Amino acid sequence: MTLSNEKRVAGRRTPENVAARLEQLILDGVFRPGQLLPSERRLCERLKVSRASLREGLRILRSKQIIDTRQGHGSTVASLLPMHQHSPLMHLFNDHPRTLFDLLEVRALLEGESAFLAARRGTSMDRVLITRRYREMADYAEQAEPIEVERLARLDHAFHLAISQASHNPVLVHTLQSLTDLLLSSVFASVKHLYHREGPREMINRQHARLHDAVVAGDAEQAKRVALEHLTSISELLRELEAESERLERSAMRIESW
Amino acid sequence: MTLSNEKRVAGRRTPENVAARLEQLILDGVFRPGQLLPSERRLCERLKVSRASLREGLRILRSKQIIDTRQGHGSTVASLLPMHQHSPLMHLFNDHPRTLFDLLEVRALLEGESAFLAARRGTSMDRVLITRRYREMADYAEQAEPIEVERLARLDHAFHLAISQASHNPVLVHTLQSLTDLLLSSVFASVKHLYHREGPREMINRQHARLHDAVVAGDAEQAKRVALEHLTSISELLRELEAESERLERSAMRIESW
DNA sequence: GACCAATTACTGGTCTGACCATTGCACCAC
DNA sequence: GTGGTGCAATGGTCAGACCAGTAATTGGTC
Repeated sequence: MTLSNEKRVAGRRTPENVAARLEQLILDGVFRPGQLLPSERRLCERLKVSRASLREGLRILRSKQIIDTRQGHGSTVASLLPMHQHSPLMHLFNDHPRTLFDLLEVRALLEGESAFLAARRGTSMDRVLITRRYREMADYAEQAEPIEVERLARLDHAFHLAISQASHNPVLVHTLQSLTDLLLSSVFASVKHLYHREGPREMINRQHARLHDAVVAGDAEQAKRVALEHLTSISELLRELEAESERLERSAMRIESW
Repeated sequence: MTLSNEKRVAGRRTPENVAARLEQLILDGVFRPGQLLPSERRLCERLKVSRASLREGLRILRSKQIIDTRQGHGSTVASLLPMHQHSPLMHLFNDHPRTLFDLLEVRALLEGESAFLAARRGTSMDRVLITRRYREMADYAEQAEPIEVERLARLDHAFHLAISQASHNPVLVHTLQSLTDLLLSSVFASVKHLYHREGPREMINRQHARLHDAVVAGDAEQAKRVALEHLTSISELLRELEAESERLERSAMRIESW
């Protein structure tokens, strides 16, 4: 009795589970984009589920735009698979890594405006918060080794968030937030490398200091300029990193081809 | 028209239709937020549809986060009605209409950059497409009355989309797209009013013409300037509209209070 | 009266098997 | 070859049954 109570995922026969299993099969490449899925009746047998439940499961996938269904024809796997339904952009990063720099371009624009508005509209309370976040980050960065990269990244993010919030434009805050999430989820590994090296880290620290000073001093133009420089240099650093890893890959291939 | 629409809609017995009818009932206030819906069996009778179809309809509403369902309990109307679930920002518009202008502020920024990049990076093919979209829109706007506002809005959107695509930055295109969707879903009614009036429409037309010319001529700075002006004046027009409707509401309240 | 367990009458969740509507293809007459 | 025509497969809908949770009611116990 106690054993049979275990919820074995493969055994549960709920539409959500049906959708999850089919999605996994698609991700595993069993069903490929553009391909026609087996008929509903066949899927019923294969997944050991009634047609009603199966159909509700298919409806879930349809609402996620993972499949496309036509009466009398069947269900086909959508050609553009949204890896994360949160970001229909995600697939771009798989196809074209160049998109990363497009993202940084847009982010620089928003980050610049955010710093500009923060310097111009920020209240004294905003400034106090920004300074607090800055000190938390700077103190941690200056402490003795070893530095936990994850923690530093969180503090960094909190600092930039405080600035954007001081812009008093919720839409700007939200848009910036989504782009940052997207960035971190796609290239967190690269960002980690950035923090790991002494040179880039110090440059970033200096830029943060200047950004903080400009915003708190209320110098909007200067704040925007520094923010843009900041993003530009991050972009350049990532570009160098990319070139470097390509060199490594090529040499690895040379070794493998022996 | 309303009657024939209702009859046509009420006759079809598809899950999409079930969802649409229930959604309308909720919007009409027949079922209020927080309230428990009638049981599935009762809804079947009332909507003249099988339970299977009804359940698929409910699943649609559930995926849109319009209702919340618990086994053995029932389905309750969600307390925060997301008019469009696409954006977690939507609730802001209900609470603080000021957010609309924050949105326009961000959009102006992106639209400006988009025009700038389009003028700088656009290929000859891009320019042809932009001109084509512009002509479609302008031709329609100049034709004899009556103008279908919905159609004009679509052409307008297509024109701006073509420009953003010429920026060759997919992230920019996507971000701009989401913000535009958000804008249209929140204040489409207002935008309609904008198009309905002769004065604003002509101003918008002139700005579109200048924007088109600047982008096609490759004058990046000018393109950005015109795009910013464009968004600024739209913002001002909406602000006037808002003030006007407030005056109307106040006078309506005076009448009601008699 | 206050508390707690069992009962019961709901609710949504799933299953079955049937029929309807559309599609696409093989077949056939021209 | 071309254009119908029929058929088989597909998704879409239906009806009725049973399973599984929920919560109010009941009835007993202290």
